[in-house]
Amino acid sequence: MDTPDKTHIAATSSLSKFEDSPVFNYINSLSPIDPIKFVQTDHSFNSLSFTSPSSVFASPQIISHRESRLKSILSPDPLKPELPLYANGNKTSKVDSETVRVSDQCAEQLGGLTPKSSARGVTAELPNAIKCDFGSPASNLVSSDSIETSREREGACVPSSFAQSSKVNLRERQHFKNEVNLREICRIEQTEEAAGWDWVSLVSDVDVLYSSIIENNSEEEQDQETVDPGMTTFVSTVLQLPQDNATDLENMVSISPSGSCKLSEIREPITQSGEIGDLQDKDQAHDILSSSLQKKLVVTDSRAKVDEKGEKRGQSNSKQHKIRRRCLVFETGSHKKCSSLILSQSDCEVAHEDNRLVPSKSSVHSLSMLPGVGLHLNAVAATSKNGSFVKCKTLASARQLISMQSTMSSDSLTSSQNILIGSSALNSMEKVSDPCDNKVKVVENALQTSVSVGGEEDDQNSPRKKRFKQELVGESQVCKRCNCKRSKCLKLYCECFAAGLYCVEPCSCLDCFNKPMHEDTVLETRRLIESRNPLAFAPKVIRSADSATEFGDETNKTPASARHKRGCNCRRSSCLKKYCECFQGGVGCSVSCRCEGCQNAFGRKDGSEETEYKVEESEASEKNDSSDTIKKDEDEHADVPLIHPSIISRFSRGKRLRSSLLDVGPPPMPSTSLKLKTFDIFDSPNFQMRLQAIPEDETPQNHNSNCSPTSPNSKRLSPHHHRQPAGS
DNA sequence: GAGTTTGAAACT
DNA sequence: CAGTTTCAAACTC
Repeated sequence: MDTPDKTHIAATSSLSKFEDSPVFNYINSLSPIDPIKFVQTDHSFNSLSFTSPSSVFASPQIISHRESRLKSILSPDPLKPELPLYANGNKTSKVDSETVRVSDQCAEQLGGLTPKSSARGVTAELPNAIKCDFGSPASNLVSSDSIETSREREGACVPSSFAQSSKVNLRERQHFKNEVNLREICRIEQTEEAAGWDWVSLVSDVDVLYSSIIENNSEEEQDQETVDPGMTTFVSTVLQLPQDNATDLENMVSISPSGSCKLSEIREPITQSGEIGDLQDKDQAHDILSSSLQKKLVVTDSRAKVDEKGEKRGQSNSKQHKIRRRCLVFETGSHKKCSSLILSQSDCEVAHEDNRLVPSKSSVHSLSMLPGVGLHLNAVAATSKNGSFVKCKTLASARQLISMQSTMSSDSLTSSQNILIGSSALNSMEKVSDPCDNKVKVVENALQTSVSVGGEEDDQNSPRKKRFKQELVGESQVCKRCNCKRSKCLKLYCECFAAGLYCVEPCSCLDCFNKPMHEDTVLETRRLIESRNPLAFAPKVIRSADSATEFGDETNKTPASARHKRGCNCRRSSCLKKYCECFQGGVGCSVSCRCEGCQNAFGRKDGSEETEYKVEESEASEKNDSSDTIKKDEDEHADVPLIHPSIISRFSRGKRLRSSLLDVGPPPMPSTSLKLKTFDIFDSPNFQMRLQAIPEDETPQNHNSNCSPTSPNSKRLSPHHHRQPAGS
C-alpha cells in the first residue's frame, strides 16, 4: 500500500506533512520543541525528539532495520534482498550529488587514520555513522537511508535545543565510552580469533555495541563530520572478518551493483530517485569501498601492532588475505535448463579483483550463502538453517586455531572447489572459467588445520596425514577423487563425473576430460548419458518420502527409510560392504534391490529393518555391536538418516575396515574428537537434509521420473524384485 | 602399493 | 532385455 510515491512524498515533504498532521499538532502542542528543530532532531535521532513525532519514526523499526542490516552483512538472506529496502527509500537526487563528496571525505578520513589512531578514529567516527544510519526519520522507513543524507542535513541542521547543551563534555564522554566498547569488542574479536571466530556472537556483540552507542549518542549532536568511514572502518575493524567472511563482504560489495550489497548499504547512499544517479553513486561507492577495504586492512594491521596479539593477528591477517573464497561457478547456457549439471569449478575469486562474476541479485545471495547452497547432488552443503554461520565459524575457527600453511598444495586446493551449481537462481551468474588452482582454499585450510588441531599427526608430510587430509578435503567438498584410468572421467564410472563435479588435482585420473577446459565434451557426454538414463545423475539415494512413494515399500516408512534409487544387485558382499551402493549410501535395501543374501545393516530388503525401527523407536533395545553402532549414529541423525554415499565412501577410504562388524556399521566415524568435530558439520541433520533436498530442486525432472513407476533401469523392474533371499 | 574382489556402468 | 564386458572403487595382503 505504501507506494514509492507516498514514501517519497512523505520523505521529501515530511516537514510540511508532519506539521499539517493532527498528530503533529497535538504532539507539538505537548512538546516544547520547535517544529523546525524537530526536523533536525529527526536526523540526529535525538532522544529528546522522542517527544516529537519523530518518535514515531524512531520506533523499533530503526533498531530492527539496524539489526537486520548488521545481520544482513553477515548473513544476507537470499530471500530477503536488501534491495527492497531501497525501494522504500526517500532519498532524493540531492543525495546523489552528496555521494561523491561524502565518499571523498570518507576516503580522506580513512586515509587519515594512522595506525595508532585507527582505533580511536573508528570510535570517534562510529557515533556519526550510527546516527546517520538510524537517526533520520526517513531512514526509519528506509533502513538503507544514506549516511550522506544525514551528513548533508548535518551541515544545514539547526542545533536542537538539548543537543547543544551537552555537546563537548558529553561527546567526549561518549567517545570514551564508545572507545571502551570498541576495545572490548576488539578483545572479543581477538578472543574469537584465537578460539575460532564465533561470528554470530561477535555480531551480537557488535550489535550490542551499536545499540549502546546509539543510546549514548542519542544525546549527542550531529556536528561530527566523519561518518561513513567510521562506520565502514568500524565494521571492517571491529568485525575483522574471517577472511572468507571478509571476502564475502567484499564480494557482496563489489559484486552487487544492484545495490543489494550489504556493506555498501552502510556507506553508500543509494538513492531511489534515479537509476543513473544510483549507478553513479554505486560506482563511487564501489571505488570508495574498495579503497576503504584496503584501508580496512591497514587499520587492521595497524591495530595489530597495538594489540597485544598484534603480531599474531598481523600474520593471520596477511594469511587470510591470501585466502580466496571459492564461489560457486555457474554453468553456461547450454545446460542452464538442467540445473543439475556440471559447473565450472572455478575458484571464485573475490569479485572486486577480477569482476568476473556477474553482479546479480542471485549472485549476491549466492555469495552470501555458503558454498553449500546450490551444490549439486553429492556436493557437500554445510549450510543449514543456521548453517552459514556455523560453517563459517567452524572453518574460521579451524583456520584461526592453527596457522595455515600459506602454500597449500594445489591439489588439495582444488579438491574443494568442485562445486556444482544446480541452483537455477545461481545460473544468472556468469561462469568463471578460470580454475584458479593456485588459490588457497578456506575450507581445506580449515580442514587441514583441523587435522593439526586434533594433534593426531603433526607431520604434515605424513602419508597418513596426507591421506586423511585428502579425505577430509574430499569429504568436505565432496570432491570425488577419482582414479579413472580408461574412462577419461566421462562415464559414470568416474565418481567425479557421476557426481557432477569436475575432476581436480587430487584425482589420479588419466587422460581426464572431466575438466572445465573440456566443458563442452563433458556437457555433451552428460547429455548422452542422460538421454539414456534421465536419472543417471540423480542422487542415488532418495529420501524416505520419495523412496516410499517410488517404491511403494512399506518398509520405507521408517524415518531412516532413505533408499537407493535403483537398489543394489549384490551377490557376494551380502550388502555388508561398500560394494553395495545401498550400504555405501547408508540406507537399507529395498524391494528394488536384487541382492542375494542381503544382510544390509541399514535394513534388509526383505523388510527386516528391525534395526532401524528399533533404533528409531527404542534406544533401549540392545543389539549386537554392529547394530549398536548403527543405532547410535542413526539416533543422532534420526531425522536425517541418510548418509551420502560419497561421504561414507570417502570416509572409510584409507581406513579400511578389517572387521565385518565394523563394515556393517555406519560410515566409519572419525575416531578422534578432531574428526568428529570436523564431520559434525557434514553429519548434521541439516546438512544431510541439504544433501537430499538440493538434488530435488536441481533435478526436478529427474525426481519426477523417480516417482514414475518405470525406472530408468529396467533391471530394477525385473522379476527379481520379489525374490526373497533364502538367507533372509 | 600391488593385486583381488566386487558390482555398477556400459556395451552387445 | 539379457548377457557380457568394462571399469573403478573397495578391499585384501
